[in-house]
Amino acid sequence: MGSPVYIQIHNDIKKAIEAGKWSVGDRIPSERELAVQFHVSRMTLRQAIQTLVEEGILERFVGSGTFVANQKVQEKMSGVTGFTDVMLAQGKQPSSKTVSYHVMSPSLSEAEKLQLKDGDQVLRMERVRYGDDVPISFEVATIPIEIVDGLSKPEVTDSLYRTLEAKKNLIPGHAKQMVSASSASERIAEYLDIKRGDAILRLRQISYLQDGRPFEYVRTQYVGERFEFVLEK
Amino acid sequence: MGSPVYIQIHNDIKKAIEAGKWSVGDRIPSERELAVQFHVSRMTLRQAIQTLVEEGILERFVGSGTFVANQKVQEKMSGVTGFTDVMLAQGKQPSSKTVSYHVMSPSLSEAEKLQLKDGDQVLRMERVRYGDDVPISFEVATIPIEIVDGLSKPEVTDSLYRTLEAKKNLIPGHAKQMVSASSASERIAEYLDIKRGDAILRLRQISYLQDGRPFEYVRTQYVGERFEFVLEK
DNA sequence: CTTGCAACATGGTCTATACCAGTATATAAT
DNA sequence: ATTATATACTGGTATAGACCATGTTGCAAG
Repeated sequence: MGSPVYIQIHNDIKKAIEAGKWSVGDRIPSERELAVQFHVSRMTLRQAIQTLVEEGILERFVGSGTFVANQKVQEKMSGVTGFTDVMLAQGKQPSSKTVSYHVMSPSLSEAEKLQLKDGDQVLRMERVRYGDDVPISFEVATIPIEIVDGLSKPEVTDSLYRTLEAKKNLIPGHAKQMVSASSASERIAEYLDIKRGDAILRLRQISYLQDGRPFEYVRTQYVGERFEFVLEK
Repeated sequence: MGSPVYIQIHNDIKKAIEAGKWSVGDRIPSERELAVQFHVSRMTLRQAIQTLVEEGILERFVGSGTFVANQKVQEKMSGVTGFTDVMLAQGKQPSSKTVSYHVMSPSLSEAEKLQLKDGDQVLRMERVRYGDDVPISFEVATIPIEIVDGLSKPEVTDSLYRTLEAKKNLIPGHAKQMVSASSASERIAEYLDIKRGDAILRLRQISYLQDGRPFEYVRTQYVGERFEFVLEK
């Protein structure tokens, strides 16, 4: 009802893709064409596309066009980050849903954290993690594209650390974590089945290889009421 | 050189903040004003602001303005250090107010965490901690009475760790920490100068001596917006 | 056939303007 | 002094155009 036009267009395009109007890899009409179809200005339509790009549903390439990106859901998750172990130790069944999974240009923040050069691409994936089917956390993981080059999607989502060591001889060294607390945004609240403003435990982690190169930047938002972080030092 | 104008403005504003032109909490000029100052359109300037918001450097509020976001106090949890050292390392003036300080019988939870025998007494103190006179945390510390036996109140409240080592040759070994997030209660909100329901980072820590005996149980509630843990592992 | 190049299409950036929905503040009424 | 109310200001959204660098494509020259 009161939502902005570009959100409505966002939803329209999303539904059209889900309905099979365009398949993975297809090029959708140009921004100028779509702007005419939806009776909006090109800038407004770009905002709609932008949100879909951020969700990983679309990919944009200058000069070529906008394409439907690889998406869809996954099962199970890696145990290396500790999530699975933590859940199992508490007698809970861990699971996860991959919300998005695609290659894109990094944000300024990501480029800085991962020490990327201009033009470097990254793989960004968003996941919701569950314990006994109750949403526990929402995480955004960003990995330089050359790290996961040649790996399949299951290899990346299910057991990244094991695969990196086995296939590329890349061994994780240290990690830097930043923990803070904040409130849930509307979008995150929906994913985690909580109310907007509810307490969120935020964890940002930069993982480095043994040679000191950063290879993963993960931002996790845990439901405050359902999660506790235990450290021994 | 080749970077877009809004990236250049992004960097200009970032540097200005780092140079102290605006401090945390300050309102920066409105988008319309800045657009004039930088000789760009408001839409272009908005893109620059947008990137800074995504980095967490700025916050926007409709009707109010754009503000320099709270750069959180970072606690490096590499060693068992006290609040004072952490604040000094961040260049902030630490201070604290002791709300209560009593010898009493422990709660069940405290007795369990501190492995107390029946009838053992504890010293329990509640403190509000400040950095540059801004409330950072509210903490409840519980210590077995025999640990602090013979120590003066300032020795306990001001520099417990140093005093224990100097006077009793008790050296902290490891610690177990549990981190979670919740919302501020009415009472805590008042102490910390925030609103009820605001995000709280909860830390429960059990500190052990080198011989394995627990000697301190601390429950701390940090203001989510003003505090961040940093872990290196 | 291949090569080189020009024309075109595409997303990226930018302008100048407009209106809206919240917020803050000064002002008027009580 | 307190409470409404009007007004100015803020960021959020939207428009209609423009130019750019890059990618694609078709056509001409070899």
